[in-house]
Amino acid sequence: MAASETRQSIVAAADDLFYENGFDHTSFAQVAEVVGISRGNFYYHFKTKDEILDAVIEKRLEDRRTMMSQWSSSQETPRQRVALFIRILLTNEAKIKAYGCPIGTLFTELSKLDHPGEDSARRLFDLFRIWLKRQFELMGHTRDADDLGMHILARSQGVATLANAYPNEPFLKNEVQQMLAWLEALEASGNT
Amino acid sequence: MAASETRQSIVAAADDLFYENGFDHTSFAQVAEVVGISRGNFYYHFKTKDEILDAVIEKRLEDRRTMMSQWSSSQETPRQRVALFIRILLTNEAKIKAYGCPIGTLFTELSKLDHPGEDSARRLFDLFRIWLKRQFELMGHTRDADDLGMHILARSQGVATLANAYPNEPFLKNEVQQMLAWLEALEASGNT
DNA sequence: CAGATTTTAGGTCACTTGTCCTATTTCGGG
DNA sequence: CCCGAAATAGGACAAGTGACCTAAAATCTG
Repeated sequence: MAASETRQSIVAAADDLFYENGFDHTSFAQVAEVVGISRGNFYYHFKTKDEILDAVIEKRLEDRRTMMSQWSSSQETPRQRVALFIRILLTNEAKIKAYGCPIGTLFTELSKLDHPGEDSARRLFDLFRIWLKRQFELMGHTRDADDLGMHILARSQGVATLANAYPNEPFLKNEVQQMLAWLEALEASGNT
Repeated sequence: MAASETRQSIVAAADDLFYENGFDHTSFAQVAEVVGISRGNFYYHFKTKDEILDAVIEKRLEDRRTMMSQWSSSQETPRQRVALFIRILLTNEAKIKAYGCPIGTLFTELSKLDHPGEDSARRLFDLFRIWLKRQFELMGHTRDADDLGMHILARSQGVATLANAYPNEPFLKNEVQQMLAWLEALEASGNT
């Protein structure tokens, strides 16, 4: 198989395993087994574990970038786009209840490990933060656009964490509704 | 030294290390070194790593219980007590910015590790959840007391996560103010 | 088809981990 | 003071880890 394809398979498998079991707790052997290659071959594609982490973060950045592009083309108003962001919680409900937020949990882990990849992981937050800020600016909230973005980002994080702790409750759906209501009320009070 | 004192020292050191570096990433050797005892002695007090985890969670539960008792005796109204809960974020601002929420990050990690201690860790959430529910009931929000408790719990979690990601910003203080304002507005709309 | 390059497999290495054992030291009660 | 129990120290062990190496296989190129 071409090297790039194998590489993609590895990154995809590592992405899942890092999400489901954590970065530190995922071993070379596990990833190799999922991909169906030997540990030796693994080293041909990635020399260190940190290299895989970088590749996984890069993939996650790219995936989110394309997702946001689709949002931009499918939805007319910035409010509708922010609503799409909020609704990720519903779109990925099952996985979030099982493993939490892929961005938040990764950052939290790397932060605790004092891992150099912490900065790259923060860029995942930045991606949404800046995008959200832009949407709120377009909604007329130029002054506090960043605060609003951070606010909704934080709410999403908290909902993901507690939905992970209490998966068998309507909590997630309730909170999404509240966030959408908050967004609508915000629209009405726009033009700052 | 008496066994119980050494045991306490071990649990206290493990509590800190689990918080700062994570449970999985903290080794017997590290804890022993902090406490100043040998690895062999360690095994005399705790036979497995899971036993230490249980003891740490038990200690955290106990610490929070006493904290909430003090809140109950120092503050008259339930609203003031909930305000104290919200203000933990400010009280522990430095540690939260450095390591996140000790309860949330522990649960998240154990969840990812598929560790049996996940259930015990959830009881830490339960402790606050039930206490908050009671306060909202006392405020007259009998019908949606649990939802309100979960809401403020989730907000706190989200704020802690993002404060950890962006420690050099006024974000945490801003959000605490917003949560307190939310609480005050809620009081006005009470008597459900 | 033949040779060179890419890709893969499997084994080795040093290190760390949790667990466990045994010998020694410390300490409290008779 | 002395002895038995409590507490400690230090090492041993198997298992798993990331990292690394070399030889074989697969693939591509001329």
